[in-house]
Amino acid sequence: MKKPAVKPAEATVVTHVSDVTLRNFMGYHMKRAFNVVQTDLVQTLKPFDLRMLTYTALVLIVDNPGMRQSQLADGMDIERPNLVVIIDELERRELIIRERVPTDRRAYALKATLAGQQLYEKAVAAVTKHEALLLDGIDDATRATVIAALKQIEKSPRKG
Amino acid sequence: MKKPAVKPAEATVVTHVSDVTLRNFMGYHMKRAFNVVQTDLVQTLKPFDLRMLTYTALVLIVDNPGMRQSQLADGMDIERPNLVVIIDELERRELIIRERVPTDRRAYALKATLAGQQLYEKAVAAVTKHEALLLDGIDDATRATVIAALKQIEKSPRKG
DNA sequence: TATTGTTATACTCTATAACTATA
DNA sequence: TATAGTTATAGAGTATAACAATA
Repeated sequence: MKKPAVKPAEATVVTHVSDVTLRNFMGYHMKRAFNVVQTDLVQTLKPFDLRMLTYTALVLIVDNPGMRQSQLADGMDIERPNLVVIIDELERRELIIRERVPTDRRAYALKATLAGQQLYEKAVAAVTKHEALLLDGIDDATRATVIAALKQIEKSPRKG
Repeated sequence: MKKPAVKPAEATVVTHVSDVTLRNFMGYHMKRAFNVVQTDLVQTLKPFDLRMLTYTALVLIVDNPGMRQSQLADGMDIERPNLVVIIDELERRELIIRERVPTDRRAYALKATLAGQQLYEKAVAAVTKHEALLLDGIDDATRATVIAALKQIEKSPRKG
């Protein structure tokens, strides 16, 4: 990809920003698109006082009652230390409980409280609705293709 | 999406983590996939002492000699204040220069140095190669579909 | 020895308000 | 007044090392 030498010292005026080199760079588009989704999600979850991470944790715990923190960290694709404050927050708000596992006293079984399950219902409905708006204009087949591709990238050998 | 009540107090053992509620949640998959791409990119760019942000800035400056910082921030989809340290770093390493614009002495025209252009060539080649590995197994049509979808999400009304 | 959860810590990215110098 | 770039700052996400309790 040859670049012409920088023009002589007259005033160069850029009227339109070219992203030709980045145009096929998946990481670039993923970052930009994710920023949009993330910003929208923050707004959507604000009424429930949840962030993407606390929302994801709550959903996984409701769907998997009794799961361990290490399993949850794995499922959320974050490091164990970073999960602790998330669980702390959900527990403090009495949305989940940490229950000692009798058969392995190192571990906690995570379970949602009734309040946690109720918040889950409302938050999931809101997120589903908002995401539908965000993806409006992208047909179902395309969405499925995109999700399948993203899942494949997730599972890339470099990952783990 | 009804959930059965939490099971009685016997030890619940989770052997497989269900993400059924998150399965069609685009944000979830975008985050996970982006994390993989981002981690890979960090490694790819390490030999050049670049991060995703410094790489993106360098590429856009080489492609758009003379562009302003505000244009670059726009193109990178970040806030102007956050761009300053990025430009500082690239300038300190003599990969780009800030050139005062005679016709508007508030603004800088950003230009890559020869060293900047040379680093650009090498880094772009490395990123292209690495991304090809990461996307191996995803055919060209699917890639185009994914990028088109991501670009559409980028342009979502909530964004700009 | 290895694993679960934890603490402490550091780095990066993101977002906002307020300043300066120019226009 | 408004704009380009800047400073300061705060919040959030991510990553690693090291520890106590338990297996």
